[in-house]
This record gives sequence, structure tokens and C-alpha cells, in this order.
Amino acid sequence: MGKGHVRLADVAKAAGVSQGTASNVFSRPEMVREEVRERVLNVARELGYGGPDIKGRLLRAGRVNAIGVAAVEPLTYFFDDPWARSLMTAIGEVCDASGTGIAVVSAMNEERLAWNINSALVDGFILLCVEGGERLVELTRQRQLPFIALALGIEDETIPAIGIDNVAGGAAAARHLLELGHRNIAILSIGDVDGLVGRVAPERVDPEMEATPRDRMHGYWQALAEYGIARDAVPIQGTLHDRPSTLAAMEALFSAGNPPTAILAMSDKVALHAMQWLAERGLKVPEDVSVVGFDGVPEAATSLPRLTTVAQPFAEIARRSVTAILENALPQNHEALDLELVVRDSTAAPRPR
Amino acid sequence: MGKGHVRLADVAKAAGVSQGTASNVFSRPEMVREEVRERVLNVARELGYGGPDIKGRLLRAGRVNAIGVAAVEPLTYFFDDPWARSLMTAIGEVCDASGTGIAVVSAMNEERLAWNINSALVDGFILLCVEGGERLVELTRQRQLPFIALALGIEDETIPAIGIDNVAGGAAAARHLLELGHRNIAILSIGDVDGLVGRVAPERVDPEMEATPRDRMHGYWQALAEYGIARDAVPIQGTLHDRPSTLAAMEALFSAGNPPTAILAMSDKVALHAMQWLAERGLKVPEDVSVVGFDGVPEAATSLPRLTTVAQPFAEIARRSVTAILENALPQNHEALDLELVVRDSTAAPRPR
DNA sequence: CCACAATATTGAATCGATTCAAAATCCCGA
DNA sequence: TCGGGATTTTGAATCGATTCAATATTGTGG
Repeated sequence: MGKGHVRLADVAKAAGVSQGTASNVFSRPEMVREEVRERVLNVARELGYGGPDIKGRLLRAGRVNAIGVAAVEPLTYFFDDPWARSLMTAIGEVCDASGTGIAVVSAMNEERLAWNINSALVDGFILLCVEGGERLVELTRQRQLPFIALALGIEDETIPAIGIDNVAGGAAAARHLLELGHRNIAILSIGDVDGLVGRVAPERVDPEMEATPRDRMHGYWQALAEYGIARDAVPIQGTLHDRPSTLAAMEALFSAGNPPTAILAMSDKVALHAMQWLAERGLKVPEDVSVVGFDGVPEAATSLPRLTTVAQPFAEIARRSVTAILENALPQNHEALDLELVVRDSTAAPRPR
Repeated sequence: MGKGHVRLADVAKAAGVSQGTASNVFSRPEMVREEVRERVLNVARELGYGGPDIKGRLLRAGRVNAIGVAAVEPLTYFFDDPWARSLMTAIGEVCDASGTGIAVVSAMNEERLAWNINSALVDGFILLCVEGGERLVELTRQRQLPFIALALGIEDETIPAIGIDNVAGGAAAARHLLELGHRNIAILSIGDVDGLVGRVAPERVDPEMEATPRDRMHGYWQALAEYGIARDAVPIQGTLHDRPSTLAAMEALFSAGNPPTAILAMSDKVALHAMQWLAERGLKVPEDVSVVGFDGVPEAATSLPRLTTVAQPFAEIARRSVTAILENALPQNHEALDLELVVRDSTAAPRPR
């Protein structure tokens, strides 16, 4: 910190050995005679030298031993959002095992994002492409480091990515409700486009929605069709994936005539907020209304009632991502991992009427 | 990434300019004639040069523009634990505003922790001293970077730290319950020492507990004493600050005769688990049992019922910590920030009997 | 057309370590 | 005491950029 920063060269000179030897004292101590080693160590202590500076070492080694996780979201996203946290936790587990560090990189604005991506000291990136995925990928490409995109809905097969089978997952969720006997189902969609809040017409889904919610929607529709239910018959309420818009969506759904007996929520976060709204309105889950979430975040397992959801294989996603980057063995094709319907206490047959 | 890594020198040579000029093209473009700039940029593109490598720049500049947050916990802790997350979110907010990155550094074991601390590419550290704080401080000291300790209960005034007034906070929490009329109160303590699980005798608090829970305990006792209640009259159940041990503690508290009408929990996490246990047992909060948490994490504001708690000034702690490190203006004395009692729906007068 | 100021470019030093071929030293048996 | 293999140490090159004093070029007014 101070001015007179001591460096390895200073220690070497003061101890009367070459810089190479001094370096060895710290990085490969077994290589240097004990007597010399001790002398150097002593001098180092006297001078207040705290061991090799990582920056110098880094320049030679070229390896940082850390991976960056990036998203077009504020930094708080990584610690706030249930999905991001589930993923970060899983990534943390893998990194812990391999002694790798994690740097979270994010951005308030475009310009800063570019700068952050370019200056992050990492060996590679995991990209959380929830929003603005294309841009994020483009930016990261320039950095010329290994990266892998998650939650990306893009067709471009040249982008290393790990995906999940959102269509099948959505279908499983809807089918579960249908099998229980529900025929009056409403959908809570997610997205960050302002236009897609409030009642959303089915025609707008394909052109306007991001890939993830779009695929989930198609999954819902697919199962619904199997039971002869038309798209127009299931109301879609768009949310901004936050509490206020979810509450508003529920309000709209239940203030209209013929309220739904079951809700398909495109994320657990939204589902959990919806359940809170229902509880505050005195509606019982699952007796009055069934709710199915999506993602399988830990909160879903401890909510009251515990939430039925479609779980992502977070551990598997994390494992593949981290090893792909660390070993620079990026997947050549887009793999879509399977999701698993986890039935818990938030779904039941509709009340007979 | 391949083998033939292009560097600035290559670009310079290929473009027929000096390395200095080439450097300027990227870092201070206004300094070089447009014609030259364009030529260099073109050559760079052809060669596949992706801009200055951060590692080289770093070595010169010496500044990373990132701060490390460290704890003697696995990496998952930062994304899992409510308290850590609240802090991380607050830190993220401050860092976002100043364009600073965050690296989380942690450790499974001692050895790895030392290595991680020493090799983290950061300008300074924020230390989460929930456990093993002394050791963490010692390790970080060697790195000779600015650091600031949080949640440290240590007397050593030479350690830059930001603390909170746990005694006053604990007293406020207890006083709140006492004012409501509760006289039969139980305490849920927290700690990672195996010995302090289950029923804890008051005598063991001072010698065995970590500073934070110890101070909170003294705060509770202080208020209790004001109302003439002896230490021995309030049962203390130790938890490991996780779900299973909290559930076990509640079990013990309520299976004995004369169950408490109110619970003082030393953290919101524990309080929230306790409330879940109560709900599952059919006990109503606050009608049957009042619960007060500690910390003021966001979950406490959205739980059902919303949790009364003693809130830490997370934003203020984060602001002070980050600016202290970034400006290398570390506090010279231990400041203890005030806590605020936030009364919500989990506390009420005890049922008349 | 020249002197002189303003602007661009160069080249070498620097940041703080690691690495490795070559040189020096050590150790041991003959 | 000497040879020669094993072990240590040295010194210089290298990693990939930035910086800045010195030099070259351009532009302007007289």
C-alpha cells in the first residue's frame, strides 16, 4: 500500500541472491538450500515483503483461477433473484471443489457492461442470458475467452450453450394440472418487455417474447391441446418477473368473472408471489387454487404450502459449465437438459362444483 | 485462445507503427491521427486482436477495480445465507454505482483459504467474520491490501472494522416483547460451536459464545433485568443457525412444560424457520406465540406473518465499507452503528389466560 | 519561405514476477 | 586429490501492456 513497495528484486538484492533464487524460495521452496531459504525469508520479513505479488505471477502464468459469471442485470441480481441464486449456489459448489474463484460481472448500462466484461480477471465466462442475451454473447466473444451461455434461446449453433428443454417442461407442468382435472387454467408469463405486461394475446407470444418464456408457453399449449383446450381459452397475464406486476396480474385474473382454478407460473418467483397474494385474499392453495411454478428453486421446497414445480438440474448445469470453461472443452452443440416435474403440496384436484 | 496469441506488439509491427502508438489507439484514441488509428484498427481486426489484454494493463496500472468479499464459509454461503445475501446485495448496489467488480472468495479448508486470499485479484477485502474471524483477519493482513472487517466482535482496535450495536439491538428486541406483556420468553441463540446446541446454561455464554451472539444475549438480559426477570428464568436453546437445529430447538422448547409465549431469535433466518415450525404445529403467530428476529433481511418483510425484527443498516455498512476500501481511507476506530427495531406482524400481546 | 508552436509518433523503461539453459558448487568414491 | 554426477544458483529473457521524455511531423502567421 505505502510508497516504498518492496518487490521480489529488492528482497533478492538485500539477501544477496539472484532474483531467480528468491523466486524459488517462494514458489518452489524445495529447490533451494535450507540455509539460503531461511536467509531470504528472514530478509523478506525484515523488509516487510508479503510474498510474491499475484499480478506479476499472473502475467507469466496467464491463468487466473477464477471464472466470471455475467448478466445484463445489476450486481444485486446475483444475490437477489431466486433463479440466479440457485445457479450461483450450484456453481459455487463446483468451484469450491476445484478451488476456483468466482467473480460476478454485471452492468447498469451497455457501456459499462462492455468495460466490465473486458476487464474482468477471469479464465472464462458463464453467461446468464435472461435478458439481452445476444448482446452479452457478442461482447464476450470479443474478449476471446472461453464462455458458455445459459438460458439462451438462440438458434445459433456456433454459440457454446447449455439449455433446458423448456417445451417439455412446460408440457409436463400443464399436463399435471390437466390430469388432476383442471380445465380452467391461467398462465402467468414472465418477461422484461414493457409491452408484455397485463393481458397478452396468444398471437403476440411468438413475435414478442424472449425464447425461454416462449418455449415454456408452447409447452403449456401443447399439453392443453392434448386435452382439446384452445389457446384463446387460457388467459395469459404478463408479469415483469417482480412482485408488483405479479400482484397486479393476479388481481386482474381474479377480479374478472370465472376465476381460474389453477395457475401455471413461468417461474417459482412469480408462483411464490402469486401464492402470497392468494393467501392474503383468503384463497387456499391447493384447495381453492392450484399453483405450479417453474425452475425448482430452494424456496419452493420450503414455502407453505410447498410448491409443485418443474425443476432445472442446477447442479448438472453448473458442473458442465464450470468444467467446460476450466478445461476449455466447450460443447459443440446446444444440449437441452431434461427438467423434472416435482409434485408437492400446491396442486390438487379442483373443488367439485 | 489458440496458440498464435496476437499481442499488441504484433499489431504494431504489422501496422508499421511503434508499440506506443498502437497502445494509444486503444487506450487514448484521441491522441492518434485518425488515419493511423484506422489503419491500426484494421490490422488488429485482420489479425484477430481483441483489444489490450487486461493482464498486461493490470501489471502497469496496479489497480484491479474489484473488491473481494471473503468469509470462512463455502462459496455457496454468499448466495444462500440471508444475512450474507443482504449484505452482498447492499455491497452490489454500491459497487454498481462506482463501476467496481465483486469477487467472492471463500474456503473449504484453511489452506485453501490462505491461497484464495493471496491470489484474489482485488483492490481490497471486505471480511465477513461470522466464524473464524481472527484467522481471516490475520490471513488478510499478510496480503497487505486494505481490508475492513464486518461482524467482528474483537476488541483489537487496530483492526479496521465496522460493527453494529448488538447489545442495544438485543435490548430493544426484548423490551418490545416485555412491553407487550410477555413474561414467558425463550431465546434461540446462534453459533457454529457444536457444544452450544440444545439447552445452554447462561454461565456458558460468556466463555463459549462468539462475540455477536454473546452481545445480543447480553442485550436481551439487560432488558429482561429491567423487568426483574432473572437469566435463569429464560431458557436458551442453541442452534447451529440452520434449519434442522432450529427445528430441534423449537421441539425442545415446546415439548417441555410451560411453553413460551414469545421467542427471541438471534437471526431472522432462525426466526423464519421457527415460524414455519409453529405454523406446521398449528400454533398461530402472533396470537399463540410472538416471534422477534434479528438482522432485518428482506425475507422478513415478506414472510407470513411479516416478521418483527431488529434491522441492521445494510446499505450504510456497505457504503462505508466499499468507499473505505476504494479510497483507502480505513476507519481508525471500531464504529458501532445503530440498529432499528422494526415492528411488524409477528408480535402481539400474549393471550390472556 | 521560414521560424516556431502545436500535435503525433517513437523507443526505451517499467510494472513484478517466473522460467530455463548455463554456470557454479557440492558430494562422494577411487 | 581428482573426476564427474547431482544439486543449487545465476542471469537474462519473457509475459503484455502503459508511460513519458525525446524526436518528428504538421500547421500557422509573418
